[in-house]
Amino acid sequence: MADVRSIDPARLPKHFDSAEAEARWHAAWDRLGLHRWDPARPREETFVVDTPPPTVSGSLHVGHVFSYTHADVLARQRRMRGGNVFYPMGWDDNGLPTERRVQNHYGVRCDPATPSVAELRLDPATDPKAPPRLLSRPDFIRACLELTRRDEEAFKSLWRRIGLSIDWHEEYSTIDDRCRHVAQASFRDLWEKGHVYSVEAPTMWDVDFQTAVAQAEVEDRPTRGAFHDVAFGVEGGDASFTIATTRPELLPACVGVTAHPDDARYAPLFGRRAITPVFGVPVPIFPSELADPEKGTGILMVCTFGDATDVTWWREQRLALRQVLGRNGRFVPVEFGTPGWESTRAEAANRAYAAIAGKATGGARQAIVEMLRDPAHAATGDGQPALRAEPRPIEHSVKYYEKGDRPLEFVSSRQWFVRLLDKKDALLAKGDEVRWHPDFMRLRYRNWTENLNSDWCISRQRYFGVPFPVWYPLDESGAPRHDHPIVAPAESLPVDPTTDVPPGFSPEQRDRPGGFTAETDVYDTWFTSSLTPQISSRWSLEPDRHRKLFPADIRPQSHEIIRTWAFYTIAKAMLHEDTIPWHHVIVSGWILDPDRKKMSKSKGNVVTPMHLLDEHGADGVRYWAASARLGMDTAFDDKVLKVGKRLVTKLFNAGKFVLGQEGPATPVTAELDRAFVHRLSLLVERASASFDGFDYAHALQDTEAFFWQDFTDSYLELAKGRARDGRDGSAIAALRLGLNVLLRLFAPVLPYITEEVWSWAFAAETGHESIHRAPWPTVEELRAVAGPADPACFDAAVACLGAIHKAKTEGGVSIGREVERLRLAAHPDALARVAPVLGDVLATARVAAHDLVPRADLADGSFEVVEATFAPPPAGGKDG
RNA sequence: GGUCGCAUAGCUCAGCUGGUUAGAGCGCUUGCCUCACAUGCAAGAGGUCCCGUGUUCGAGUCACGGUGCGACCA
Repeated sequence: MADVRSIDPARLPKHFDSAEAEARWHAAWDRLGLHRWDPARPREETFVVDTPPPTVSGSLHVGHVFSYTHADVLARQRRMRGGNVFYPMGWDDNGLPTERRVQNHYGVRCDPATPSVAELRLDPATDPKAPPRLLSRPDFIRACLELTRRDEEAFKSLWRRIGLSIDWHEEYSTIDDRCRHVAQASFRDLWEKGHVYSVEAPTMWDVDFQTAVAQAEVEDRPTRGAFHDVAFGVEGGDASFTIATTRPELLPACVGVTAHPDDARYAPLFGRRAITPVFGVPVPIFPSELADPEKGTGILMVCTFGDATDVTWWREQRLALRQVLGRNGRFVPVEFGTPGWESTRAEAANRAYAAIAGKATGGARQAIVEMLRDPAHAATGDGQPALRAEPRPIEHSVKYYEKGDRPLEFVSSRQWFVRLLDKKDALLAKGDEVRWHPDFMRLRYRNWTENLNSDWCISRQRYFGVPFPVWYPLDESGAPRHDHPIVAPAESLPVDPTTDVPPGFSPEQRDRPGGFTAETDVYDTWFTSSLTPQISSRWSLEPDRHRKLFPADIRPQSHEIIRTWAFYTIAKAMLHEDTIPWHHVIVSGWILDPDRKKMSKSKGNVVTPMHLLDEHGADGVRYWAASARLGMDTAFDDKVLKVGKRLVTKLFNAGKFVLGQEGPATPVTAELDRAFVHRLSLLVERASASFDGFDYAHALQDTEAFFWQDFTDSYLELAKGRARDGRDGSAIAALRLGLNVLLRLFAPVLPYITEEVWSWAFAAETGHESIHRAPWPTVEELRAVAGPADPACFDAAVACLGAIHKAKTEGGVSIGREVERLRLAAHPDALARVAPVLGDVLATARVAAHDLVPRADLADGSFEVVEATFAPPPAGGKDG
């Protein structure tokens, strides 16, 4: 019988060089086209990953490695199960983060009025304080494209280094033409179905970025403020009352006063008009359930616009609109005494307002408070100043744009919206059709959807983004007809309305009365990235392909973007095709620093991944990532990385030993070998079940424990002698089978070391050139080995060997020392159980002579060395 | 304020549908170069399973109420 293939361990390096192996296997995998999706295979065999497109302008950190590895482990396992894995990668490059990075990197600002430069050359900014260089819109966009391309390369090289099995033929960026096409087709579809509308309305506005933002991008931040008690007069009498406000600077924008209808203190005032101090403006006093009698003085002023409730009151009570804050967050010039700005003391009001015009909110607040301290500005006529007490500091929640530094303002402007508020129930139902892992994450989605309070604002007054495919006709006076937008025809997409011309018009008619004008806003980034499954499937472009790839199977992401990415993607799939975008959402936790604080650039506690890869190898880093269960936030711990690296080394060495044994290729017949294979099949069963539930972490944990304890520490030691000295075919075959199966179980997590060891012999032996295309182990394939007479003989052998080891350790001799005589005691049942494998145990322990003592008083399963005589240490030994 | 998650050895975590002396790895102590591996092997120390009440023959596990930490939503 021919010997099995083997390797010469002496020709292998002493240590596994991970960096060298990583580069080598990359090249091999590319050559084999290992990660290519096969469009010819049917949908049932396809496993579609809807990969998160990272924001490339952000910094690389271990959080990326963490969650992307989770998805990759699942993709690799599916590929081994025969799945035709579709695993694309996109880059989310458009939007504010990129603009901000370009602005800072080059020291530039976009100014649409600036002319373009013929040959633009930009160098990184050296002086952060220098005034920014102004760039035309096309030049600025070009700078954004250029820088994002470089950022994408940095991400891509990290992705490759950590071994993400992405099909790089399916790469996209959310600004490219195909994404523009899909995003604009999405808009068209929503337009035709009546799901989008544009309206001039108060919208949450960031005064620094000068753009509208959507509810999903808003966060509450605890902010220090102060209640200011301000006395108002009442028209036609000397009554007065005191409101409490945190925003006294909005006094000139006051349009009403309200208190709770049941509040007896203020009931007599309802229906009358209040007179504001300083500006002398008469405003209606009305009851409202929304006023909280417990808060402040229980009565408050309504302004244009202090917060979201002001907007509600403005709408419901049809109050006046007094927009004092401009888009840049500064007070715009207004004139009291003109229509809409009635005042009982217009002249004084205008003098007062002159002091705050042009100021930002902070400066204006100080100025107003000073005026309120002056009795001359009071509206009460009692000689007291309007400010009735010193401001009382409080801490309250204030809405900020998540990327912004100053509180959001409500500014009235024209914006496009996607109508969602009327579809909450349907959105909730769709969320329940999706399987969430872990399941409790569905509550995040529910919570968010139930609390949705505004339609989705999708227009941004920015530059680097996907444009709306929209123009407006201009009437004879040159005013745009916003109620009659021209939406680009489907066949013309993608379009840039600032350079393309709508059907029926000529280029000369741009911005001319009777002609047309472009919509210059761009989409909210999420409007495009909510289409990642459709971008990959090429919805609106290739219907056959779309059918094969949509809905996707899994959507990996982290939990803080459930309200944005997951929510919007579910909304889009529902609005376009009344379906869910994917069957499963796989939610990764966060990486926290060792003090359990979230890693963030501003805290300076971010761990960058490259040096980790150099130090522990990609497999070591992947091991760390795959050790964390889905949804669980994990403190960064380089101890786990070290454990991963050690596992890699152990696999290398175990592979070296097993494949270094030469012998005949015979079936597995020995009882111990069969018991081992049986045990292995239980592991395969468990690990496969874990993977079925996307629980890679438990699969890894079980496999690792088995590999280390059952395989290398126990079985390999017990079978070593027969394999090495006896060229025993059964032992060699079982060892090779064990290694073969364990390598495959580890392959999704540790792609490099498993491929390396696989290549030594199994690649040629099985015909699967790469382990990553080898079949995932099954219980069926292990049934080829006959089951053991008694599976429990394995545990008995381990316990028995353990007892002898213990005696050696306690005797202070090495494990390898020969035992001349051994008396071993155990329960008669245990002795019977160990009998068929006792030869292996005694050989491993190097026992020359022994006798057995049945003792019914010992617990079944435990072995005890009654007496042992150790041979003298071999000559030349260190302890001799 | 509402919702959710977490709380087990010094550290990081596993303990499934409740069942005998609660596990792993790291760290620590001791011993051992045994011809795959000292990035190793063996032995060992180390735990009021956050607190309280309840259900049960039996609770780390289930229920309720707290406490602490974190997140999400207001």
